[in-house]
Amino acid sequence: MAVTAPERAPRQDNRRQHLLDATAALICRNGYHATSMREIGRAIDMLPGSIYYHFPSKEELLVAVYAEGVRRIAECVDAAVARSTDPIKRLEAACVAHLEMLLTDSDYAQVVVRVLPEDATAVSARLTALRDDYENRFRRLIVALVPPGARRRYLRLTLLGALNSAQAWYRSGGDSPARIARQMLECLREPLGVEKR
Amino acid sequence: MAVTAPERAPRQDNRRQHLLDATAALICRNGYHATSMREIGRAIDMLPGSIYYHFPSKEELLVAVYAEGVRRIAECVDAAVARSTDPIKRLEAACVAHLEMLLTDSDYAQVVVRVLPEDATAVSARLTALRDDYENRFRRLIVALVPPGARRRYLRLTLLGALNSAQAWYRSGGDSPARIARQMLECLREPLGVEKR
Amino acid sequence: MAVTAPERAPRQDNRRQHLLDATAALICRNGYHATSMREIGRAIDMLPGSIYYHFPSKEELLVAVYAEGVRRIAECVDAAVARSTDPIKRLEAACVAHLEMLLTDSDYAQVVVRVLPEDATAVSARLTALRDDYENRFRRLIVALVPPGARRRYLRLTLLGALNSAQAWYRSGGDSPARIARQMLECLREPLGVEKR
Amino acid sequence: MAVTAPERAPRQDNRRQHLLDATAALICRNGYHATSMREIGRAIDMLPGSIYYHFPSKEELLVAVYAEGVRRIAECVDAAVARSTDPIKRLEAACVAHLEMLLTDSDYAQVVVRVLPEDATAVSARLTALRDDYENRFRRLIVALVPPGARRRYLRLTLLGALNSAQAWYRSGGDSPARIARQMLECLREPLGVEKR
DNA sequence: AATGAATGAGGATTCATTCAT
DNA sequence: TATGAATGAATCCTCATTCAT
Repeated sequence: MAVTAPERAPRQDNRRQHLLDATAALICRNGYHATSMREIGRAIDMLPGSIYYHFPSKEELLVAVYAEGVRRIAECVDAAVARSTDPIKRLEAACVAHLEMLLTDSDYAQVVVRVLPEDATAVSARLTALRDDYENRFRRLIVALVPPGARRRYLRLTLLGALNSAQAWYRSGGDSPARIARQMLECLREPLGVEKR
Repeated sequence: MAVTAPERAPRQDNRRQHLLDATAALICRNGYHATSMREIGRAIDMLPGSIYYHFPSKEELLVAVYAEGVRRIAECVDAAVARSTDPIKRLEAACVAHLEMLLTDSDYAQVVVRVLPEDATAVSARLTALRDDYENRFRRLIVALVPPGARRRYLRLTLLGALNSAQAWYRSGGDSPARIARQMLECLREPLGVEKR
Repeated sequence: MAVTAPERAPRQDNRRQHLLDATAALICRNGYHATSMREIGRAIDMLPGSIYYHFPSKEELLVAVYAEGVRRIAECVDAAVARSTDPIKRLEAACVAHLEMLLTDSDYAQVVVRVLPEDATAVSARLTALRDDYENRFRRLIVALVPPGARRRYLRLTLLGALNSAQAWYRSGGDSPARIARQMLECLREPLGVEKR
Repeated sequence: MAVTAPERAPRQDNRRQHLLDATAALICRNGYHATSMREIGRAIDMLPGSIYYHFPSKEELLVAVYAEGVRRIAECVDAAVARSTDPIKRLEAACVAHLEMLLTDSDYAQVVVRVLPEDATAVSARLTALRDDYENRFRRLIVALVPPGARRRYLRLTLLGALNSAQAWYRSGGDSPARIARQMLECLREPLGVEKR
């Protein structure tokens, strides 16, 4: 942590932050293609042309949101994981944090799962890289838990695929994200080498 | 095989089928919003306006493709399931058939997984109903295998979430869809109550 | 009245009549440009292309409806006029008949007033001729009533303009068409040379 | 005259005014439905899409033209009326001004009479309100002239109906708008309570 | 007497983007 | 740090019409 608090973000960053927030909200709700620059502008009372002062294209705006999404969910997962040294508790904490961000805490995180890199051809490689970077956390958490073998890969894919799919059917009022995460993990406890509780 | 092939398929059905095929191919590759009527028309040398002779709107065209996708994948899964009476074999067959359709055999099936019902507001309820109808097969297969309890629901969601997620990362040349399906199922064998092979 | 009932109209005429009726209804409600061939077809369960068996173009269809409109309103006005020999009674009868057709009795008649000849460039001259032919009745009725002079022309134009304008504001439930016609005529009674009743 | 002509009229107002002028001209000549955004754009060398920078829809564009039409004809009529205190002279001045605007001076005014509010469903109430507001002037002029009674209403409707109908048959070269207006008013002079001149 | 299938132009409108100010 | 004004292409869709069957 910095000893001296940095000077307050200049007004610009405020607008930029607004812009990113609105974009995240709209894309997470409607998807990338169904979100227009006009709509984003309208959401923050900025003319569509003005957005181009901040970002050179819609695709770059998406990259910024996507990167921020990865940053936020990663930060949250990292913090959760750090609270324990038990590999299984660490994985569980990761899953819970992941799903909480995905389902209730962060439009940004939701964008990361909802948008397919191919939705924005010109920047798809960068989106893929960002996502891979994030998902490597789960690779490492599983490596720490499961002995070598082909199974590791499928455990990760199954786990992440299952968790992310919750975005499509989750409705608030039912099971909490944390419970969903734990239930799904429970489904995989045996190959993960975890004793039944 | 018929001795005499009448071969007088009405021109209409041909064009309509072409139209559906092209739509399935484009939507499965690019998504609903990124696929335009122009593009669909271009793919089959039909003017965009002419498409409206066959379907009253882009959304209805999507419904037709989606319904055909459900029909095809369901038919294939049903046939696979019918070949056995052992509940676990039946589930495995379903997963394999599901993933083969999804990853290599059918643009139509891929549309069912790729398109979110909310992508087409006016018909989203119908898309949801179609999808639910299909997924009920898995509900029943799991019911036949797992004793009552909350776990059933999460097993189904985990399984389908995991399988469907393969669409995002599958590349031909790696593991086959059948192997992927079996590996994922294997990850869940314990809660499914299956003996290790 | 015919002594022998004529044989029933052949099926064709039935359809043709339906077509004209539907066209009259739609054009009188929505205007010529806002009425499409599709809509007309839909109203009588006939494909738009099939309309072209009966009429070579939308404009010719309009001419047919317009001519029928003139025929009907003229017939009705003529019959009303014939019932009296008193010039003022004859004019009054004409106005009442005109307005009853225009406001409540006939979609066809309404088309004659609602459609401007220039709405259908290719046939505008014919529409104008048809309308002039009809309006000449009023010319003659006024000639029979008012001594020569420029006034005759303006009396006719004022009278017809006033009567026809009722189409824009008439609502059933208020004054009857007959009363409206008589009231308007009353406004002109002095220059028409009529003694106050 | 100003010594220094700044002449820096903002480009915006020019274009917007052009747009309104062209729209008024086209709609007054061809009607609302027969006038396309393309055509309007072509008339002022503006792309059809660019029109939407100024107005959010064709219907709103119509409202703007219609409102300006009411404004102009009302202004003109008000000025004419203000020149006298004699009720009959005031009404005559109103009729003359009305018809001059309608027949020769203003495309905008012509739109007000030519377009039916129902032509633009979404805004028809606003068009009706605008027109009513204008026509109330005639109501008041007649109230000042004629003693109470049902006749007032029909006098107004007859007068306005007659005047407006001139739009359909007026051709330059014949009687002037002013003469037409006076002749029509003359037709109503007795019930208006005016002594024969 | 009509249909099925299409055409090609045009309908209103929205898109991401640009650029002088 | 934006805005005002526009562009040009594209959006979905509808138009009147055609014509083989």
